[in-house]
Amino acid sequence: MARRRQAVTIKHVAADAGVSLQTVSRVINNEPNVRPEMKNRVQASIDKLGYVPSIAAQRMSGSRSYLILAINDRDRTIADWQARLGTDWVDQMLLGGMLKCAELGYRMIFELVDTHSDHVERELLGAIAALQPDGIILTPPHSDNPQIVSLLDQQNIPFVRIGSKQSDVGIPVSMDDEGSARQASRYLIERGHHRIGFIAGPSDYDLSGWRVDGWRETMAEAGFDTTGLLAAGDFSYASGEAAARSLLDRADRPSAIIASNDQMALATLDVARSLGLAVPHDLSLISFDNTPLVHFTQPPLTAIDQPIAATTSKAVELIIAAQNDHELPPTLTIVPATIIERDSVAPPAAPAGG
Amino acid sequence: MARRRQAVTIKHVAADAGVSLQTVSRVINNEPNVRPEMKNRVQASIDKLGYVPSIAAQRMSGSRSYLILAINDRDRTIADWQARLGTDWVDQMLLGGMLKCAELGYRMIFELVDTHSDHVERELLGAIAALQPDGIILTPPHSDNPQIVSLLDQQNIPFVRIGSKQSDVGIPVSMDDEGSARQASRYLIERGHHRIGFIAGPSDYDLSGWRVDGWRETMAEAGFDTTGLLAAGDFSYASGEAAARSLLDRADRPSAIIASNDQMALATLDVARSLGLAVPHDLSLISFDNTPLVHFTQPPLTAIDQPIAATTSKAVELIIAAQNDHELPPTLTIVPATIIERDSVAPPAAPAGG
DNA sequence: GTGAAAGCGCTAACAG
DNA sequence: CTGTTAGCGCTTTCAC
Repeated sequence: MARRRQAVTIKHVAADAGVSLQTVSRVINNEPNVRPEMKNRVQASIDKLGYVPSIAAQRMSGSRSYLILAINDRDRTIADWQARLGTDWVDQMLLGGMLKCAELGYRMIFELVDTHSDHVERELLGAIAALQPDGIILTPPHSDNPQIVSLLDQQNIPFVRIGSKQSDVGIPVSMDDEGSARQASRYLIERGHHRIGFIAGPSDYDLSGWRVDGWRETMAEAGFDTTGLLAAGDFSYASGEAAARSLLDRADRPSAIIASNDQMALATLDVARSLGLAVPHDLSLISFDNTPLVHFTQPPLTAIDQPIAATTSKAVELIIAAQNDHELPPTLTIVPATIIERDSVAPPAAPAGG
Repeated sequence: MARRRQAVTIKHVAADAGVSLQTVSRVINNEPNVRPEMKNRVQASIDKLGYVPSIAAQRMSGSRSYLILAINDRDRTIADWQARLGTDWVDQMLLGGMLKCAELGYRMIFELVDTHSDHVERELLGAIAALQPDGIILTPPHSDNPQIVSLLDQQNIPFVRIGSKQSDVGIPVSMDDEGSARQASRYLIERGHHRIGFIAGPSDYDLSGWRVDGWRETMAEAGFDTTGLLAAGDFSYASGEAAARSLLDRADRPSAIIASNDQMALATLDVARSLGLAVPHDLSLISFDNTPLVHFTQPPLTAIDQPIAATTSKAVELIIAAQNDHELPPTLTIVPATIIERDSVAPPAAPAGG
């Protein structure tokens, strides 16, 4: 394979425009101190020759790499991909992240990093050394991994912590988990429910707790008791099954359940069916995430849509801003979530408080 | 933001090991002509310092970039991401491609390119100039786009054409569409069907034709007529609906249907239901792709599993081999597909030839 | 405002 | 077998 060199380099452009390399560089980087006339001349040559700067060379000379690294947990991501159950977290990240990157002249690179490994540090530093990204996007559970977070802080590289509220280091961006849980709870209360069960996610995700908080507070504000209405899962179908059973297999079962993700909602649906409970007539159900499966269940699920694409898009913006402003934004950014109405919610069969 | 430089460079390693840069470079690249003793000493320093070569610098010096670019059609990919219907083509590509890349010391970068745009050339050359990838993976319909293919050929950069059988330029890798269709047809014939309908994909995908061929030939070999049993869709639900209706809305309707993708199979399922036909009792159904939705339909669909991950993995291997051997493999690589049995196939209700 | 020089981290080509 | 030299394409000084 013949050695491939850059087809058209900054030199060619400079020669074509009859200016120095430096001037071309200034035009590329939109720097001041270039006369408009000169700028136009250079730009014309760039267009004519189809010149695109080499990221490698740009990075080499100590400037930016125009690369943003998005990192997911290796094991969970691969497990999701292999299960082929439609979890589209990665796709939504790419949707939001790649498009925003493209818009701003950057590129997004997606990588997997093992959280539990002894060599997180090795893996992460390796990726950074190899790629030299201008910024990094962390997702749960990495976002709150102290080892990862402090490592990145030392590297002095802008990074966003999606699903984190801690603003000690890095840029926290959260999807309003608490607000979403409140929204779901209120939605059910407005329709007459007062015994609303909640299936929580695993405690190693901070957002699990926030969602529980939102539900618990909303219930308290409405004056409803939550005793015996909380069950914990780990986001898996099996755990959702167990949780749903513990909630539904009793006399004073809830008339509605909020599940912290779609898999557990699906499990709840199946448990309800096995118990002879019709959804939504006998049991209303709201799920979190709004992954593809909500379209295919019977009935389709009313769900809180996790704005993953919007959040990743925002993360990219924040990183690039941080890079330019030489300073991190001060406060936590919260991306609002919405509830998507489908057919799994109805008023309770035996209205309460009667 | 302070200028970030490579924390530990080849210089540090060389100094630490007390050798020249070149020797370190040789060790990194696993080149011959290094005494084992020396190699160990250098490797020890590399490990001790946690050195990872900068791909930017590696690329700069005219060698490899250790980057492989996977390219998908922009419009269709974004549409799939936004629809959130569980199409996991991209995920499967990443699964197969990223893992194989990691294994071989490469990195995969995923990009979107617009097929229909007047500036395909611009976009593609831009990505190549910016990233300087060592190889490119094309997917349908790009794989057979003459403009793209000849462009890449001129660039003298190894590229795989997934879903293509043309071996004029580039490396063709196909998923055995014809064989899969044969397999599905035989599967149904063995269970007693002889009126087997086929819903084809759009003609701008070559694989649409291959699938039809596999079905038609298998039917012919078995001595069954295919007149009136072929309908064409475009992979969309709506087109599948129309195709299914044209097939089922007649007296001599087929007892089984093979749909060229899952969305059209789903549509067929719905049309059957609306016509009062039970699947699989009154109508057997086999779909192509095996995307997540096949788990969630009622009944779950028996499907041809498109080995996207395995194919992408193979594509990575072929590109790296082409790079090392300075030569392209001579023949078309075919990755076999398998049929996943679920609950949408049964013997025909009124056995044939009775 | 613009240009010339130096160097980023690495490898190719050549010496020894 | 190992070391030295000269760039890769670009940006950063620093002159003018």
